[in-house]
Amino acid sequence: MEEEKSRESCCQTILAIHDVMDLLSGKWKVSIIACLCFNKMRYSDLLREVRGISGKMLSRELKELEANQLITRTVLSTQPVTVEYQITPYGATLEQLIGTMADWGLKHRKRIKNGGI
Amino acid sequence: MEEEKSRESCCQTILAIHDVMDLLSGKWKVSIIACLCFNKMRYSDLLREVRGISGKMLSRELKELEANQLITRTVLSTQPVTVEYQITPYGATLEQLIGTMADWGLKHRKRIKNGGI
DNA sequence: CAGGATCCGGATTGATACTG
DNA sequence: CAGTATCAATCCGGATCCTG
Repeated sequence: MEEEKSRESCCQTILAIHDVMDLLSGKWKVSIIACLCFNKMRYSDLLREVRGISGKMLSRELKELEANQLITRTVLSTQPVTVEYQITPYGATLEQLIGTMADWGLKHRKRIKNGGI
Repeated sequence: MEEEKSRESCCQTILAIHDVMDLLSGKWKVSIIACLCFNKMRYSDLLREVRGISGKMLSRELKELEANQLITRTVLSTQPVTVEYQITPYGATLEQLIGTMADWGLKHRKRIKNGGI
């Protein structure tokens, strides 16, 4: 019975995790969201902040994030046009997850520096 | 100054996140770890639990996880041989992260069911 | 400035068959 | 049972050029 409950919950967990991984799949999505959690940003800002990303990948991943309602895209009628990306309230609910990730990552970096022990 | 601090911390965050994503990259790694957080398991167990994964991918990702010291691999001298995978104490420190992920994923699933609003 | 279109090589992944 | 080998399909991501 206890055994069964554990197995049940394991399945659910795996499905849920798979959803998250699908949503955040791609080399850059989490970094982009993390960036936008700090501030709304323009395309060129992101291109600079998310080091290593190419223009093509940035637009592509932004588009997917927008489709999943995690960010919004606003065209500003400046000359020339600028586009501002902003995290949605829904996207902001990822902040805790990303924070946990960053924490673990920072500890992991230290561990690596200490010889991976 | 406040601005600068924020920018600084943003950079660090992104690097740390990138580390985590690298470590957990691949469609299945997080699911595998989540599984092993519940219980130690044999290869065939994992093949069943992590739905959709192929044998090739399972061995490959297990190998990488082992290389990163997140899990251990133990060959049992049964007939025929069985292999048991188990999470390491270090791997277990990912449990909170994975828990957060699973929580978010479950909420996301509900949201999707409700029409994605 | 923001991003679409195209091309292309390389990496990922799946299916299937095979091994100790 | 726990993998490995091989082939084929697909995806990823960079470079370059082009548009409004």
